Amino acid sequence: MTTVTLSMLAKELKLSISTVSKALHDSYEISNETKKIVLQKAKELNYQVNPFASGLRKKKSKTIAVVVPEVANNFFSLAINGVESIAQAKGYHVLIYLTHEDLKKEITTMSLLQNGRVDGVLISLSCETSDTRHIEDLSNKDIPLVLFDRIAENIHVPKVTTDDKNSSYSATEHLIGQGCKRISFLSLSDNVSIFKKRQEGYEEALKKHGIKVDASLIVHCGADERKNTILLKRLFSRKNLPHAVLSSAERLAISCYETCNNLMIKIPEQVKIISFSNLQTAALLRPSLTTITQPAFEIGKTAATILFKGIEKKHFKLENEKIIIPSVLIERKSTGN
Amino acid sequence: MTTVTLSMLAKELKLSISTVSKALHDSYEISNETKKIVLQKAKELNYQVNPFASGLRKKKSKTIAVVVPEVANNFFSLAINGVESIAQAKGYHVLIYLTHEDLKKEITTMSLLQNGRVDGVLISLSCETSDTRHIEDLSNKDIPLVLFDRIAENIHVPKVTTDDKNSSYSATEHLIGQGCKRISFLSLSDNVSIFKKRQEGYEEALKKHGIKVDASLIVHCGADERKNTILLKRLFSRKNLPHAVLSSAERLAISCYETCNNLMIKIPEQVKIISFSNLQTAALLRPSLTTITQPAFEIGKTAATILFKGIEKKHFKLENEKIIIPSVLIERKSTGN
DNA sequence: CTGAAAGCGCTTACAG
DNA sequence: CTGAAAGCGCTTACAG
Repeated sequence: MTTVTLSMLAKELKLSISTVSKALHDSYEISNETKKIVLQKAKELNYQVNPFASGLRKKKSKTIAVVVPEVANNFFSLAINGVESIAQAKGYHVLIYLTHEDLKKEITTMSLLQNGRVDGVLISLSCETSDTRHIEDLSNKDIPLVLFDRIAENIHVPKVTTDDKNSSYSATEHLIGQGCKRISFLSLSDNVSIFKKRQEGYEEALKKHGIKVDASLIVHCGADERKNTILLKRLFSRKNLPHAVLSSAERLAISCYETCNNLMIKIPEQVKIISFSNLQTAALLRPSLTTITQPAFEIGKTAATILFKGIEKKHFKLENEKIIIPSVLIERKSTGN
Repeated sequence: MTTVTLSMLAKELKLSISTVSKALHDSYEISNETKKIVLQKAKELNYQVNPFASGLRKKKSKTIAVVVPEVANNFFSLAINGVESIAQAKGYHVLIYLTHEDLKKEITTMSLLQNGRVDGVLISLSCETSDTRHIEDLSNKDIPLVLFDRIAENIHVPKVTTDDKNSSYSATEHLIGQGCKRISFLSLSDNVSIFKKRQEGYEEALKKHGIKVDASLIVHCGADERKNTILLKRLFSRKNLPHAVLSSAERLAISCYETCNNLMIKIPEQVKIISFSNLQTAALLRPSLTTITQPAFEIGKTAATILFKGIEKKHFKLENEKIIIPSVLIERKSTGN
């Protein structure tokens, strides 16, 4: 099988390569008649432009990268969906990179993307990421970059996120309203902005209601599921159980359910649980899970839309703007009385 | 910001472009000393090979495509995870395309991939796909292609799937063992092999146990969630409720739970439910969901491994082999007594 | 309106 | 061991 090239097409048509190329691009320089026969022949031979040749020549890849910590996660799958919907509409291709919450992989990936493979990058940081030089290096290379969800405040690029502090504040108030005082906060990271914001919202709500922040109720989980399980087991084995848990990550909420089930702790009677989550089955769990549901698809879509602004207007430096799309608190039985 | 090219590197080093290129590729033609200084300079200037230039020259993209119906689905996210793990290890990049169960998008995507953008393709068919010429066209272009999970038997490429017929047979027997006779089978598609296989297994188990196949208990759902809901509502509003439902797709099981909840139908007392599913929360649902859990990650990994065999050995035509990785039936309360 | 030619940044067969 | 040169398949400024 031979792939058909411009020169083959030109030979068949007894035209020059340049004429054929221009005709295919609907250039004003070419007569309508020529365009017609070129287009027809191209279709007949199923000509497809070689993306490497045109990419090299035009210094455009027509490709963006999405870098996320994991894909087996409802938030990120929905966000990828949002990104893909925009990319597909724009005729762009989407490369996906998983960091598995591993800073090293994130750094490697960023360096892979420096050489023109992509026209832009969307990234949600790993929970290990505190030093963000590898991100800045990339954005300094004139490659448009947009941070979404797991952002870092100090990087001067556009950011799309949800109202983490606010919704965490509301979630905490909701728990307080249900009579909880000893509220445990589960974090995935100290570095990444959204987890900090969520913790801030939690602490502010406590203070507002005259509850002292108890450091022993703030549990720092991480990428390692086994370690998390041990931490949660310890939390739920205390004599003085927390009244409630505010989980800043979906999978930690699932682990809480599992641990409580194992330890025969009743939700919501003994412990109430609320979580940031995009779980499709939140309403079907035993008990149904009260969630702060993030606009995952919208975040992905918006981040991609901004990225394309940066890609399409060359030399248009994306501003250090921050777009916040609110989350929704959905009360269910895991925080009921 | 200027990207550093081979020629810049060569000029800095006062060497020829060819020497520098060979040195970077650790060619036996180059002295160790030269290699050392080239490597050092390359590192210093942060030289990265331009993938479009080398891709054009070598006719290799170092990229594979994964084409799936959706990503917000546990099976596909896990499978993508598996694919990515292999691709990352091989130094390949992964393009992702979502067909959203839409045949037209699948066809468009296949034609996008014909022009050398990728070295190989992994695809799981949309539930609308019955005519598979667009798939065959691609594989006829000498682009290695592997089908996974949602396969079609007639295409002569490697296929990786699970033991759909067997596990559906076992699932049906399990339901029969629980005293069910009127068992409803929920399908997503008539065309795609796995759904046919699952239906076959279901019908064979019924026959084996002397139960007549009742066409009114076989419900053909599709991509449209709203239509599915209507179909399920109708199913569960019958005077003579089915004793059980065997769902061939995870999201149909979720819809069943939702519909039953709305109609105040008790699972498993009034209807038992079993589903092909990779839901992380299956054990936490009310009631916990009996599943046929597919080896999603393994399927992705295996499909990618076979694909790379085809990519690495040029002119090695991948065989029309079929690899079957078994699923596991996990009994939970949704099929209990 | 059409075409010849340069060049994008590499790799590699070949010469020396 | 090093380098000059061809060429991968395009696009585009320029000439006519």
